[in-house]
Amino acid sequence: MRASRFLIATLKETPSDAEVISHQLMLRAGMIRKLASGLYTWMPLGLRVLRKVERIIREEMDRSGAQEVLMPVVQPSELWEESGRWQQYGPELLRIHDRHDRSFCLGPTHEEVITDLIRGEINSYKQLPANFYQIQTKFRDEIRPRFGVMRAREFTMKDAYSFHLTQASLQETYEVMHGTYCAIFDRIGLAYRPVLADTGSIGGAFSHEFHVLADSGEDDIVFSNRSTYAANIEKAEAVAPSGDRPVPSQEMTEVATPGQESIAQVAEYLKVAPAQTVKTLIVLGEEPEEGKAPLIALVLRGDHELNDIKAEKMPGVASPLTFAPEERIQAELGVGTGSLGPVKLDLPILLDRAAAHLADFVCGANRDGYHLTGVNWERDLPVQEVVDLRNVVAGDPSPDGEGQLEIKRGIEVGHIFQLGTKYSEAMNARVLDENGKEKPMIMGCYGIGVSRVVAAAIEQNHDDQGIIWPESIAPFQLALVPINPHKSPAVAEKCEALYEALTQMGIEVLYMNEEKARLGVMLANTDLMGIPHRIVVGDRGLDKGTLEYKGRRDSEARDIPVDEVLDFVRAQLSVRG
RNA sequence: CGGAGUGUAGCGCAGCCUGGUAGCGCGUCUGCUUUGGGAGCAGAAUGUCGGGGGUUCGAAUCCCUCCACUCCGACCA
Repeated sequence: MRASRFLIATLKETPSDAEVISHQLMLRAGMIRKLASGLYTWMPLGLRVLRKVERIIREEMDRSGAQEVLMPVVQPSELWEESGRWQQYGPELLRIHDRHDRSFCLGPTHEEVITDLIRGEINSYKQLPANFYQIQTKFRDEIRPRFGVMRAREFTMKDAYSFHLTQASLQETYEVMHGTYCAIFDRIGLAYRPVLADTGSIGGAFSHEFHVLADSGEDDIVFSNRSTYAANIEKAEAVAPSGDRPVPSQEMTEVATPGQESIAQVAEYLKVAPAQTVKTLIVLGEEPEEGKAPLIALVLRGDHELNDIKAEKMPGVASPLTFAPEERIQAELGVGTGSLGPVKLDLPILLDRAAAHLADFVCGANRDGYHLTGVNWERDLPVQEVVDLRNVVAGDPSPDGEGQLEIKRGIEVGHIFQLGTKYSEAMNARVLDENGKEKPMIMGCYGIGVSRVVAAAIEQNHDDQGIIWPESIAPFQLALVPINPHKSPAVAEKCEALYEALTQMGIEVLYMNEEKARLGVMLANTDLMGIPHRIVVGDRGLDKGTLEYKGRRDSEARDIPVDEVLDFVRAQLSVRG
């Protein structure tokens, strides 16, 4: 590609509304432009990268035996009413009406459409298993789009849906998909981890997320330093402390703690470690038929953090998890949130495992401005139910018993689910089995955020000069930079010849052939755009019979004899590609 | 939706408090000089100051209202 015919839309300054590095660099390199909140145009440079990611995904999906389809973005409401999600899905589902006032939505995902399709096309167990995928635009009306294409409203996703007669068959395809995803992210060249995940609103039994490791990630992922255990923090089990609870050694005493409300304040005031205190959170229970939701107390160690997902899955606890309003606590319990405690608290109490293991702990006295010290379970108050409520922290034992947990930030780029029969039952997608009996198909679903992968790759691969593309998804493999070709016929001729030769070799070259372009500008641009290989051709070198080569990650350029350059480039590309 | 903020040239920003000729840097265009890592000089073009309403002799500036965007929180395959 000649730069003179290619839109190079680089920016020197960082647009002010870009927070994360990938968003900044995608704007600065001229890959994307914003149309409106959460809506982006892919410019020529960006689209080349997106297409490369798509190609790798497509090749690996095809290799796995999946078949490609393409379903509509606009979907009729009837299907969503059939699955029950027209009501379930919140405002994230963008609902629209056509000229006849019929209801449609922009597809945030395609379970309904594929299930509708397959129930009409597949009737026999002999046609199973089958796996269908598409690479499509999705629309989710995110509450808060941010980070550019990382969390956009409109984005490109690869989604696949598999259909099975038996759970064993689903398990088999699930494992194939797990392997396919690993192959995809390996080929792209990202540092990633498959982790155990919560299944979220899509439902289903079993699920893994694929995370690209990056400090800017929005998820905490947890893994063992000694085994292969890895999980989203939402899912990671906090195991009970080992050994017996220490025996009580103090008397329960009420102490005044004027103005001390937070755990940090109370711990500091009483000179105890936050880990020796207990915090009491009041949440709403599931509502009875009519009337007010009951209150439920959650008790955790002071230094621990509540895991919302775990809490809302507890029987009796309202989902989504909702904290009780301050006024209700004040009115019904007669105390503010700063002095709440489990002693003589007339509510059902769910007690976290770690908090249950404490002896001689500090908690609120249920009297404003007072706390209790030297409190002990069983002796001073009954233990009702001990459960896992907290987020794990670094250093916790791994749930598989091997090693300790570490926590890193991750960007979720893929998610695989075992859906079971949720959609096939709701939508009546059945096949006849060997005995002529109708059975609902068992389903799996498998997503990759294609556009998010592009951003994640940048988060993981950049430096002060700009993007550093992995070879596999670089928009161009090599930049060819002439110095003053308008003054030096030798330079101009050599570059033209090289451009022809390299292109003949099947190498994607960006030839910076713009007249009178300054060297510094061209180099800054090719660095910013992240092109992995660069050749600079100038008079000085040609006089010595050399060209200058530099890999994007190299600190120094090196001189290559002119007549060896094609072999040299071939070798560089095959070594690194 | 709650909290906080921003909207002035393609991009980054100043001007607003204290009303009176619309500004700076980068980019763009022209010419000359330069050219081995984001050039220099000279000149030029570019604005419904987010929209609407109001106050005023006069509004980018003050008031009301609507809109868009950003950040923090809740949400999320």
